Amino acid sequence: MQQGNRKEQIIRVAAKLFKEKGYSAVTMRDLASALGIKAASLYNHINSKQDILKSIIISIAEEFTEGMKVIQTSNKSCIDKLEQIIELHVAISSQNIYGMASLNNDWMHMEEQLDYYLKLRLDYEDDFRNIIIEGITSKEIIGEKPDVMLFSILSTLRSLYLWIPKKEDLNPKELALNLNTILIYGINK
Amino acid sequence: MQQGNRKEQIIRVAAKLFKEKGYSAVTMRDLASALGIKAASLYNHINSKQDILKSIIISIAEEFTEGMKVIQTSNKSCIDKLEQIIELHVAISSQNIYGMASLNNDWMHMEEQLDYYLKLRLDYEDDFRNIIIEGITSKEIIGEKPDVMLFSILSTLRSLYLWIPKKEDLNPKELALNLNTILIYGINK
DNA sequence: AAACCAAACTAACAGTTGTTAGTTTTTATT
DNA sequence: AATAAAAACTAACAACTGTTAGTTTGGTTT
Repeated sequence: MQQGNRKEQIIRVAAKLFKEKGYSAVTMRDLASALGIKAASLYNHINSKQDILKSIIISIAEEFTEGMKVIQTSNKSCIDKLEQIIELHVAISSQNIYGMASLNNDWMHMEEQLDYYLKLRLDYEDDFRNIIIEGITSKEIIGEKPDVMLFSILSTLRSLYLWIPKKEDLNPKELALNLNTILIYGINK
Repeated sequence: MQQGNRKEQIIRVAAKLFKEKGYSAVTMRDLASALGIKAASLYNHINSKQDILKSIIISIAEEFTEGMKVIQTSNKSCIDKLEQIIELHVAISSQNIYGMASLNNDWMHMEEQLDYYLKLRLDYEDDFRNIIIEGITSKEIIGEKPDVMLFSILSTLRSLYLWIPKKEDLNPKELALNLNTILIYGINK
């Protein structure tokens, strides 16, 4: 056990498998054999397959929620807040590549905690949208389509987990800076 | 049968279910009951579950490939080519909301045709990247990170299927125009 | 009326699923 | 060395999986 207890290790390996095949296609026997044990042994550490998924998704979703609250209450310009949001996504995605896949693709397989997750996500999007609207109102930002802006920026940020692994020598700070330039200032000369 | 034959109807309904739960979580009994028949009856029309997935994904992937070839060989500026790519994604995504979900999330469950799909996708990304690089070279586009630009724009375009359904009164032409403004020119004042 | 055929059905298969119960082995503590 | 606790094991379960075989239904053509 390199770090953390066995339960955390199981969740980490599960997240990796979930990213490769999706939650439904990963069996408890797959997970066990990736850990070098039998499926039944998993249940000494975890309650259920669903519980693993819940742990992965909820912990990341709450990280985003907490990050957004800090950004929201900071007295910065809207452009600066957007930059902070980009940094938040880069930071969380870099440190949780596998978990981000479940967050994006497997959330619908949670059962008890589904409503809670959906509320966190909706609130996050609302906070994000309000920052954009505020920026338009104060004329920091141009354009009259906050929803399209939100969709565009958030789509890019939510896909980070797919691209970060391909760039091995990646400096998160630098990536955040590059993304900030492209997302805020565009690519036109 | 409202339109098309039964096989096409089965594939259409399957795509819808795949979008909601993912390929692996949809059983042939789920699909059958969505069509008001028994699972065994499906096999009068289709060969296998995997074959349904293949039909959904390959047809859309080939649409993108063909669209890219047309754009590539047109004698337009790079900025205009990018605009055409955006229009291509909006058009295909609007007309195939459910299939786009499988294309994005379930491609790894294809078996025989997986390599073919991966080649189409890689070629598409290469063509896209070359258009961006060409634009940088000819100084139509600013910025020295074509990969980050490609990632950012393509992430947005690949997520369209998630957002289009939320906007009922959506004019594809208008959406393409808005996206073009935001993706090319950014949001900064 | 007879024959035909597409498309539904029932029944079943062999394999896989998440999970439990009970047992043995390993590790840590006294 | 003895004991307690943690973590592995085997065996099995009931339900579900994609799919096949063989049969029945209902509409269309001869």
